[in-house]
Amino acid sequence: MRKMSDKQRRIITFIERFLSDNGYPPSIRDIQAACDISSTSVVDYNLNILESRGHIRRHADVSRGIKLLTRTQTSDSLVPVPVIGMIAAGEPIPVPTPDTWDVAAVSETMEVPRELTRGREDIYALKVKGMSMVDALINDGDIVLMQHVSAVDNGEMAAVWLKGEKEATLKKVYMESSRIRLQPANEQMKPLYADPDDVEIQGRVIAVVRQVA
Amino acid sequence: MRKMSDKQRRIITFIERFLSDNGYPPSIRDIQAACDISSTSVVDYNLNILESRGHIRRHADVSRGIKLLTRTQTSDSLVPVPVIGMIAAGEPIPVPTPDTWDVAAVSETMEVPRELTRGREDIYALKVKGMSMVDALINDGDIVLMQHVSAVDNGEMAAVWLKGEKEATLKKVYMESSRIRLQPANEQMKPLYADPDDVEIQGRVIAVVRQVA
DNA sequence: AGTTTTATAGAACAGGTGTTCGTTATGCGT
DNA sequence: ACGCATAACGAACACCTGTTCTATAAAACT
Repeated sequence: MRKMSDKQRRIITFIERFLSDNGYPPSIRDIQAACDISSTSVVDYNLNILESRGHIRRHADVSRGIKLLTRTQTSDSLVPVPVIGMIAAGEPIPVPTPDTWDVAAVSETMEVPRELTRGREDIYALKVKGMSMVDALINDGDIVLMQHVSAVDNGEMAAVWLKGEKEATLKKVYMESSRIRLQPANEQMKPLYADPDDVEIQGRVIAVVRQVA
Repeated sequence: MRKMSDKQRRIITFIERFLSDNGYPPSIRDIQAACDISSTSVVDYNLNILESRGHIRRHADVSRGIKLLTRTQTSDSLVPVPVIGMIAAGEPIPVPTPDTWDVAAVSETMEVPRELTRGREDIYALKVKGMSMVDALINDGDIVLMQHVSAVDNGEMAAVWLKGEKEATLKKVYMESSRIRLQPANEQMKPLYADPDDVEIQGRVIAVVRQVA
């Protein structure tokens, strides 16, 4: 998508506003008047350019036959996610059960764009309590989107339960020869090494959402 | 809104499908053909009824001048936000212009739940490049939702431009007697003090979104 | 300077499209 | 049967609207 001329930008903007105001697209003469263009042929000229660039689609011989393509896909791209609990230092991570999967049965849910979950189904959310995860660049009050898995690939961020320490953290997990390296998301910090028997993968971190103001 | 006749229901259904397929409403003769109606005047007759019942609004003397009113508001729960650039250490934060506000004119946009923006209109997004903001608990690749303001309340997280250092950072801003305290989001870190003449508020941080996997 | 490309102008044409009007059924209560 | 509102019909009209054509100007390129 190459750069549009100023006039073409005005045209697109006007079409969008007109469409949202009136529910149907503008005629060429509507565009001419609103964008202060001298001739209908100039509008036609620029509309053809906009079509060749993929911004709109025109239907020949159809009044107001302009379809906006830049418009982001509609469809219900909001998916509800159950917020099944808190995640805090010294407490195990709440593990989802068949009950908590049911969005209707959970006290709290949030809605996230489908783009974030990438269509995955087994997603739940946890609210972070406390500052114990600053080394994962996760703050108090952040919301962590999790996927319930029992194993992760090397380098993936996971919620791990350290049996010995009775502590849950979010770290990047690397399987090494005889130990597991737990690397904070903040690469400047030192990794932690643990015995494979001591760690339990509780889920994979999908996303972090922090609402500041 | 009283009950529609079978024919009127077919008409509404067709208008909806046609609109979603083509991006513009059907003509009366389109409706006539699709709904198997014998005369254009019959379509006109039923459209008038549908308008008086509040299902549509018609614009006189306008081709395809039909606006669907029953239509659920255009996915109001998801709002498009323009991604107007990067934010990186040593570079000024891209300041939105009237052009970049226009969602259609920007190369990249993202959609976020209205809940995140809380209905505010002047929101834009920046992609974080580099690790220079780890002390704000913001990682490389994170997306920061910003609101374009020139002043913030005490304690709010803001994008500030340090004129002397020629550097942009995200910090909590506290006005003190004769200086400005810039506090990292990570409360364990030491604050930075600056002269009021040296700092320029470029925007307020609304939210941070990090997609990990 | 000459040539091509891009952009603009204005007007006229042809077909799309909403509207109107007289007419005819159809249903419903009296 | 009758009156009346509802619904359907078909054609003609008027104008809305996309398209096309020629001419002109500015910019880019050789």
